[in-house]
Amino acid sequence: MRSTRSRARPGEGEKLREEILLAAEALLVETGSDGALTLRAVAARAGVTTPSVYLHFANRDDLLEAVCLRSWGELERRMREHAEGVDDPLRVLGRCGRGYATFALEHPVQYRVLLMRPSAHRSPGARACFRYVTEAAAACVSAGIMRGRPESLAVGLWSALHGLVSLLIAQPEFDWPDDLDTLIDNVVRMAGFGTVLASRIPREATPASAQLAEGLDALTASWPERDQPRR
Amino acid sequence: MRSTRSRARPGEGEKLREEILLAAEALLVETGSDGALTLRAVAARAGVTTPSVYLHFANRDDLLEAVCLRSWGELERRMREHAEGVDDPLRVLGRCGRGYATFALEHPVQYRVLLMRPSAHRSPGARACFRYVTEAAAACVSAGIMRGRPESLAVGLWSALHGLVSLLIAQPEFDWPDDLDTLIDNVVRMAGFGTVLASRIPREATPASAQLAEGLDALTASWPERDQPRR
DNA sequence: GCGTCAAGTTGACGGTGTCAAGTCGGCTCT
DNA sequence: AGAGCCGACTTGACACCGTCAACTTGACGC
Repeated sequence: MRSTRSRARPGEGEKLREEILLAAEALLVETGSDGALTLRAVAARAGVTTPSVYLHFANRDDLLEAVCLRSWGELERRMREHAEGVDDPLRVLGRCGRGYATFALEHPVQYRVLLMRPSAHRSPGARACFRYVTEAAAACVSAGIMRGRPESLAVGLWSALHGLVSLLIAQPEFDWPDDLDTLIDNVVRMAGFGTVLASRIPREATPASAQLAEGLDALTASWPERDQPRR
Repeated sequence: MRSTRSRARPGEGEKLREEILLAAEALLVETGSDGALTLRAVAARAGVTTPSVYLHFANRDDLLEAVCLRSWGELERRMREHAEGVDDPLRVLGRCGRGYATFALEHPVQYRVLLMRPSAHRSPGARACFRYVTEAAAACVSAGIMRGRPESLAVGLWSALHGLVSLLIAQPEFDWPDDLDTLIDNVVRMAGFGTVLASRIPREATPASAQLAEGLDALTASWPERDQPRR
């Protein structure tokens, strides 16, 4: 197999690693499936023979993980961007949620791989993302809007968003509403408001529906007049 | 390959289908991974040669799906059981959520396969489950506790639960709290209360955190006295 | 110019899903 | 009772996969 690529010079072996990662990512995005990421296809695309991949990656799994791990950093950046300049801590969470969802839908393959590996929690990028959300939840607690351990609150928020985008990615043919942005918005609102409310209703007091509705009627009746941020 | 199994009599070919399904399910449960479900392993376990599987299943995917599809019915039964005898429509949803979560955690492999196939929404069992949740949401709307399309509300609730159990299944090594039941409970409460609250706060009125906190303080202060169902 | 050693290749192995063709054996019909 | 049919299953093969041990190549330092 006379390859197109010219052999790297001693000391520059790392170049191939980068080329393989690029080839693998392109393959992943083009096919939209991690099953198509065969070592042979990746190697061919990088202009190299199959076993050469083993010079830089322990096995196929290692390669797949390396490709996707890069996305964590971008996810965190996306969330920070979305929340930039927002003061209200609850709104910060809302913006993070929307950023999270749009990022996941733009990189469905990477997202799936990332969150399905049992090792995800060990990745520094993942920890950073989770810490960011936890801090945003902590800000809500500090502001008196939520109660409880920020980590627990963050897990709940993360769950809701992860569930939504997982379903959107895995079940594209489901009868989703036309307006995905509104759907995402609804779930973000549900998760945010739900965390606020659930963390404030004592566990022992589970108000019955009628009572809850009655109280919320009184509570929400006055809001449209008092707060119209015209979002 | 002289097999242990004796050849079925004409007209009884369907027997093998059942034996293959049983063997496949056992293999799935024992190994805890759908990757271990190779045609050769399944066939050997059923006491038959590999290509015989093709007499009853189009391919490996088809077999895997057939094995897991059976779980939908059990999931629906589980939710109905949990909600049995409960009147308050919001509590019905809460019970459903807990049933859903425990079922998923008890059948992690099947759950993963079921919800990750793009064809899930076409399965009658899946549609029945979704309809059941939608009806429970519709009951909340009828009772005046929630507002909006029941389907949209159901999607939100489903998302939250699916996200939680997906993370629990896929990231077993994450630093989860010791008490999983409480975690599930928190997410169920978040989803339930969140759907109620978000569906009642008009989209144009997004109360700032301080205002929301103030209103909820007033609202929830009186609850512990008025409702103590000692759950 | 030449040996060295990293960088990359060759060729092979066992395992996988899948298929075309063959074989077996109980049932029916004469 | 024997012939023959046809459904149930097996045989044998193919292409592809991840992976590894052994081999070759070629740029650099001396």
